[in-house]
Parts: sequence; structure tokens; C-alpha cells
Amino acid sequence: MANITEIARLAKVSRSTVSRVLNNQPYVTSQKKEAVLEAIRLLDYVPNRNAINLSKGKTNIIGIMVPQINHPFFNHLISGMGEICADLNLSLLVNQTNSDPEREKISFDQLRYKQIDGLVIASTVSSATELSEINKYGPIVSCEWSEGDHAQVYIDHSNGIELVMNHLKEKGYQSIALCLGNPDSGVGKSRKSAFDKFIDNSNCTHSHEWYFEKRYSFEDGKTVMNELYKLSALPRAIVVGNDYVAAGIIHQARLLKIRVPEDLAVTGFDNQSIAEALHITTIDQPIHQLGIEAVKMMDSLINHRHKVEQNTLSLRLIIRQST
Amino acid sequence: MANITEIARLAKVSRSTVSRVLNNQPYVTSQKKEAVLEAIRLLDYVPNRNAINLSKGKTNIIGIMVPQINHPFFNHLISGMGEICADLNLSLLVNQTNSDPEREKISFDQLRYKQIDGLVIASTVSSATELSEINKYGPIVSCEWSEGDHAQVYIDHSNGIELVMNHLKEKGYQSIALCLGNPDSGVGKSRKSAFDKFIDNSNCTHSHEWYFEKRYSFEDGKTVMNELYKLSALPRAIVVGNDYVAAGIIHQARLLKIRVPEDLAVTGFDNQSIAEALHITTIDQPIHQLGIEAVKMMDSLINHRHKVEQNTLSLRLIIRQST
DNA sequence: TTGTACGCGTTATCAT
DNA sequence: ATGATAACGCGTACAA
Repeated sequence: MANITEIARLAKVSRSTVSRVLNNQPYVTSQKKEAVLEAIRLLDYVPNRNAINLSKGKTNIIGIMVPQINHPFFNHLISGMGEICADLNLSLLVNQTNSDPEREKISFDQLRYKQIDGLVIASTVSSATELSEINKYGPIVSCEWSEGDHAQVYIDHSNGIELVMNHLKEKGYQSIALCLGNPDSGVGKSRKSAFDKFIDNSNCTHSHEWYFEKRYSFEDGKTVMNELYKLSALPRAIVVGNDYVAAGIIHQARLLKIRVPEDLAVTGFDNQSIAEALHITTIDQPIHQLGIEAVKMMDSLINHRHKVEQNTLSLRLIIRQST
Repeated sequence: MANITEIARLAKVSRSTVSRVLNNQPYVTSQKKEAVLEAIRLLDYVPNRNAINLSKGKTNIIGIMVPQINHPFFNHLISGMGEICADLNLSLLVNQTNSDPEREKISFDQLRYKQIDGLVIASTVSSATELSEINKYGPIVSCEWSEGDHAQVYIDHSNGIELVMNHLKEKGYQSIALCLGNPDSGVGKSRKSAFDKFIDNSNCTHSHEWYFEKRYSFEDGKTVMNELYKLSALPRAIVVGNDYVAAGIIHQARLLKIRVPEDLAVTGFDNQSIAEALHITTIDQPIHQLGIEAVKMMDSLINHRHKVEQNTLSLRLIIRQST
């Protein structure tokens, strides 16, 4: 198709002048400017991004690396990034890795090959050493805590337990059970320790019979409720690390004629749509905001407005009818 | 950083030879090849994608335009596309438009500016005329039915009702109720007409009292069940256009001591996670497959292996315990 | 098998 | 204010 040279020829000016018009630069008479614009219209000219990218050494594209696109967390994250990217005139190159190191390498290479100006990492299986190696080629922002000297913005997970516990305490629930997923994950550990710490520092009570772990599904929730039901002493509330498990507990409680929240208060985690459907008090992660902050930080890094930095976001308690 | 020229100098060969090594082309002695590879290692050379793109007139990036990233349908679609893209060595540039024409223009321009080799459209507010205008600049594949001469691959919606109705009939449910969302939408209309057609052509019965519309939420489902309960005659089954509404119906049925499916069979739509959690028979859209087919078609168009074509995908019935 | 020379389309520098 | 010319980094006919 038509390029800048043909425009110049038709408008009887130099390519430099065409470029100036294209980039709204000063020092071009309105007369010539008109001629150029006319030629552009006549030849149906469109600029070639690849040439611009090569010449400027910049693409205005940032990469985002996620294990799965089809997952509520990463989904919200990318969506938030998409919004702010539109505002900042950036494009988003998405790479779904399935946590495969080979697939992660694709994003790293895109950064090295200058196909993207920066890389946002939602979650990675690569080591901190590898990351700092890649970081030499271009800016990296991680959305989960990790070792290394790259920029980071992440959610303060221990904060979530504190929010629900305080809420339950204020509501007057004195005896509290806990139900978690994987107790060995980073999130699981920080939740457990935050719970223990709260119990120690309050007049609320807990019992080892009231602790459940490795519970992930709606079915698991029904089982938990049945197990609780068999105990001699029931807690007044149960803190659950997952909305689906919480939903299962509530479902089964209803069948057992246990009123929620009068007999047993239940809290979930993550504010999934099922929590809204069943009116479950839960914790909302500011994932959308996380995406926005990550892109803002990336934009700063690309344009050297700030040094590498770190940022944490707080969680949000959503009070519904289950407490 | 190091470029091809420096490699050539260090390896004492021409830039062409370096390029040949880089692209695994024949006609280069293993001796010189080694020298080049050594130089590449020494100078920590990485190729520059923008230069390659400019030279080849191709980026190996395809664009995907969606109204929202954070939406189960588009979410699955992008995920499916991501998988096949990795296999085909393509990258995915995602544009979240919020159904704003201005934001849609971004994708169109990316195609015109040769920033992407092709554009997949999940859903658009632009007219068929606009699309065929853009289609001149590069291949377009639409994932929803639309006028125009561009390639299309989409899901056969009327097929969904047929699948559940046949299933209910085979199971022996003779009297069937219907509960839809927006009756004026394209999907709503095709579902209603498919339902009516089935009733006419079978020995199943229906009554106007058993028809509900504009029901979207879990709460709405509970209301529907209460309304059904007041009727003199109850249907043996109810076909519902949304999993959350179906979940609400089942929830309320349990409270009213109506057994599911013994007294009332319930089917949902879309195979959301709540349908799995509550064991609801539902219809699964092959969205993942839709994404894969769209990218395959795009790949064919880019490499001129096929002419512009059209393709429809069938839905899938998932039988669970609610029928 | 290897090297030369030019093209890809644009921006940036430096004269004038 | 305008224009020639050199980058940007790589691919590729064509010649040798």
C-alpha cells in the first residue's frame, strides 16, 4: 500500500514534512499540511506500526503472563489491566502458560526481542534468579510476592482473615471454627497464622475439633457441616477459605435445620458469584485494582518516571446475610 | 545491544551468513555456523522482532476483540484461543472494548497498521458495512453470526433447547415448563421458537401458566418455584435458560419438600460452576472449541490455505442428577 | 557456499 | 520552515 514516500511525492514535499504532519509537529505551513492531508486521503494511506516500532525502539505493547486465562482471579486481573491500558494507549499481549516453563519462556523472549516494552507477571513457576536475569532486558512487574529486585504489587493476604474475624467479634460471635484449603500453600499458611494470632489476642475461643483443611468444593462443604453436627459442642461461627465450601456448609445446615446465621454464622472467601447468589458474607480481593496498579507501575517504569517499587493492596469485607 | 552486524564482524562472516544461521537455512558450513553461534553467545545477542516484522511484513500476532474480558463466555473463548495460538506460534493481542465503537476502532486500526496479521471478533457493535471495509486490510473472523462477507464460526443456539427437550422426553417427563431470560434477544427468540416447535411435534404438553420470562438470578429462581407451587397443576419438568435461575428453583423446591428430580426435573443452561456444584443437568457451549476453530480459520486465512468460510458448532448436553 | 546491495517504512539529525 | 540523508535491524534476490 501507500507509504510515506508516495505521500511526499504526491503532495510535492519531502518525507520529513509528511512525518511532521503525521506526528503533529510544529514548523510546517498550513498550506503544505493541507496538501499532505489531501494526499493521505487520496491514497488511503495508513502508517505501518512495525516501521514506527523499529525506528522508535518501542512498541507500546505490554505483555501479561498468566497460568490460565479462564480463571476468576486472572480473568479479573487482565480485565483491570485492559481498562487502564486503553487509557494509556497501551496494548495487551496475553500469554497463557499453563504454568509450563517452556511457555513462560515465550513471554521472556518477547521482552528480550523487544516485541513488548514490559512484562507483567500474574504468577510464575520461574525462579527469582531467572526473573532478575530477564529484568535486565526490560521492566518486569510481578503481581504476587516473590524474591528478586523487580517491581511488585500484590494483595496482603493475612489481612483477609483479620477482617472477617474482627467482623465476627463485633457481631458477638465468640466461638469460631476454621476451614481452609491447602494448608501448605503460601496463602494457606498466612491465613492459618493470622487466625491463630487473632484467637490468641482476643477473648474468642477455638477448638482443634473445629479446624478443617484441604476442603475445596461444594461437596466438601456439606461434609464439613455433617462433621460439625456430630460434635458435642458447636461453634457460633465458621470462617471458610472458599465461597463454594461455604455454600456447601450453608446448604447442608439448612437441611439439618441449623439456622444461618442465628445458630451458625458462615463466612466465605473471594466473593465469587455463588457468594452473591447465596448472600454469603465474604472477602473481596481488589483484583481489578491490582491490574490497574500493575499497569500504572509498568507505565512508570517504561517512561522512567519512578524507580522500581513495591506496593501492597488491602482486601475488602463484604457483609451479607450469612453473619 | 548487539545486532546482526556486530555478530558478523566478530564471526568474520557476512551478515547474510548470520541471518542464515539464525533461520536454520542450508548452505552454511558447520565451521562458520559454529563461529556465528559462538559470537551470538559472546555478545548475548537477541534478534529484534520489530525489524523482522517490518522486513517480513508479518507479526505473527492476531488480535481478539471482546466487549469484556471478565465474562465467562469471552473468558473461555480467549482461553481456547490461547491454547491453539501457542501451538501455532502465534501471539494474542487482547482488546477489551466495553462495546464502545471508539474502542473497537483500536482493533481495526491495529489491523490496518499491520500491527496484527488478523482480527478475531468475539462480538461487535460495528455494522457489517464497517466490517467489510476493514476486511480489505486483513483477515477477519467473527465468532457470532453477522451479515457480511468475512469468515465466521459460531454456535448453533436453537440446538440447545432441542437437546434438553429430547433428553426430558426420553426420560419420560411429559409435561414441561419453560423459564427464559430476555425474550426479545436473539438467543431468547430462538430458544422460545425451538421450544414451541418441539412441543408441537411431540406428545409433551405445555401450558401458558408454565411459562416464565425475564428471570435472570438465583432470587428469580426462588420466585419461579413459589409461583409454580401455587398452581393447581404442576409440570413434571422445567427447562430453564440460566444455571443460576435453575439453582434458585432447586433451592426453593427443597424447602417446599418438592423432590428433584422425582417430583420436578430441572435443567439449566451454560454449565456454570454452580451447575456442577448443585449437580444440575445443563447445556454446555463449546466455547473453548469455538476459540480454537476461530484461530485455526484465521491461520488458514493468513496463510491463504483456504477461502473465506463459515462454520457452526453444536452444543453439548451434560446430564446430572436434576433430571 | 558466501557475500554484496538493496528494500522494508518510519523517525531523527543536521544542514539550509 | 523544509529537505536530504542517515539511522533502526533484518531478510533476500542476485551475483560470484
